[in-house]
Amino acid sequence: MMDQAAAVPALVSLQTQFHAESEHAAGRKASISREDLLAAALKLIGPHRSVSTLSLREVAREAGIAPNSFYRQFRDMDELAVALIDLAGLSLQKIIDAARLRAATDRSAARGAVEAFMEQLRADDQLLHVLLREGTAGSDAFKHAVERQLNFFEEELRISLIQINAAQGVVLREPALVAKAITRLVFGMGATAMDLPRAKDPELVRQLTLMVRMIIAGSRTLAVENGTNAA
Amino acid sequence: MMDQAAAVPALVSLQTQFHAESEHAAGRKASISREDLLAAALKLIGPHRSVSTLSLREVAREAGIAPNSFYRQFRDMDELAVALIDLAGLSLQKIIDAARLRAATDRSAARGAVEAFMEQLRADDQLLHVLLREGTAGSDAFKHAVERQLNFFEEELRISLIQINAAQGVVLREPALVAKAITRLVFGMGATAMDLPRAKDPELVRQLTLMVRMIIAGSRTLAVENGTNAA
DNA sequence: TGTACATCAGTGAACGCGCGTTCACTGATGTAC
DNA sequence: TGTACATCAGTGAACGCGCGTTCACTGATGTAC
Repeated sequence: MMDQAAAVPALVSLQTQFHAESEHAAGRKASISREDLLAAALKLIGPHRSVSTLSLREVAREAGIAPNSFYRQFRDMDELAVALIDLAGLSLQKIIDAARLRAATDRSAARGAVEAFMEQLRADDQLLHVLLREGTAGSDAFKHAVERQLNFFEEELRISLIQINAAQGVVLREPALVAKAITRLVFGMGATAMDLPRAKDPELVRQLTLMVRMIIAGSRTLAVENGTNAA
Repeated sequence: MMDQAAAVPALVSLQTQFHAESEHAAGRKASISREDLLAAALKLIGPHRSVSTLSLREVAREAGIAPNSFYRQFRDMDELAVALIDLAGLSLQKIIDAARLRAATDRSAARGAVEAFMEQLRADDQLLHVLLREGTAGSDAFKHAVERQLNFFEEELRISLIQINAAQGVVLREPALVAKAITRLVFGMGATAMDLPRAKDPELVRQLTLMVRMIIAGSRTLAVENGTNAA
């Protein structure tokens, strides 16, 4: 948990906030918490609703509070959206942890990672949906929050890629690029996969695993020509 | 133009609509056209605005017509959004045409295709933005329209991949999967690239080209083990 | 060619609604003595 | 322990606004004769 915190400043600040809040609550009981509002927003997000289409009043209604009580927790919906994205980072951390655990035992690290991803995608919390459902629209703060999470995932993936390849005696060229390609591909595929029936999950895992393997295998093949012949 | 029309039913129907309309207009002059409204909507789309956040009144205002005149052209904003997506298919067709043209002469088909993509991304018409800016939210009709365009692009890419590989004496395994991986990756990267300064375009082209090459190279390497060892 | 008529694209006014935000408030909770 | 007080999380009412949608209309255009 410590290296997780170290790796993701956003999560740290979020968790710190939560911690400070519960300490505060210990002395003063707050019947409305930020988490209540975040949970209410999550409940409202579905196949046809993204965070940016939620209204402040809708979220307040879902949370069972007066509209203006919302302001005790967040400046506006945009701030809630950013908090939600940061929270979704926890889901990414779970994927990473699960993938690393499986990489140690499974035959295929790629398949284990893809399965871990799909499991989070199908998790009850819907947290991953928040990251995938939105487009590239919204406030700068929101876009930066999304970008921060993607970069965090990429970085963790890059580290794992280097470790796995080193263990196999291979030096990976441009691991950052490989990590970025895999991340964007998996998230892009995941965005459309959200709306598919779960019956198709196995086929999706097969496809994604193969795609990820292609990228990794390709990065090894191209390693030599890369350095000099990129242009 | 004929095979383009044959490949994209959506575009055909759109073009047919336009054709029928201009014939009608020849006898009756319509001072407001669907194109005017589509153009107005495109003007309003920017870094912080996606189609789904536009209001009917905003579009009407931008087009210089009364709000209710909107209904003469579209049932609602959702129908306009679908028309806009179909229109964006023209941008995809341009990418495909340009990429095929370059593939015949350039050293690297991958690089040529990526450059063609970036040029459309930076084109004045902003058409490609419509496809990339949206998330996976919106009405079913809208999501299906987006999916239709992505599938069209994948299919064209698949055909080109087979041709290019055949010319090099290689048989590509799972070309549909390769096409899908490249499509989702490029569109995912493009979605974040939209907001980057153009100065970074060359670096982005380099990265994307390399990523695409990795996928293709990887697909050749993995071709043997695929068939039997997928699970 | 000229005139009377039908069509229908585009309009202006109006509606009810949900929105974000504000204000002064209330009443439960914790603190000081 | 008991009481008076300060704090402040949560409230109810109200605001002005932009929205989608409706209605009856108008006036330019094309057609019939």
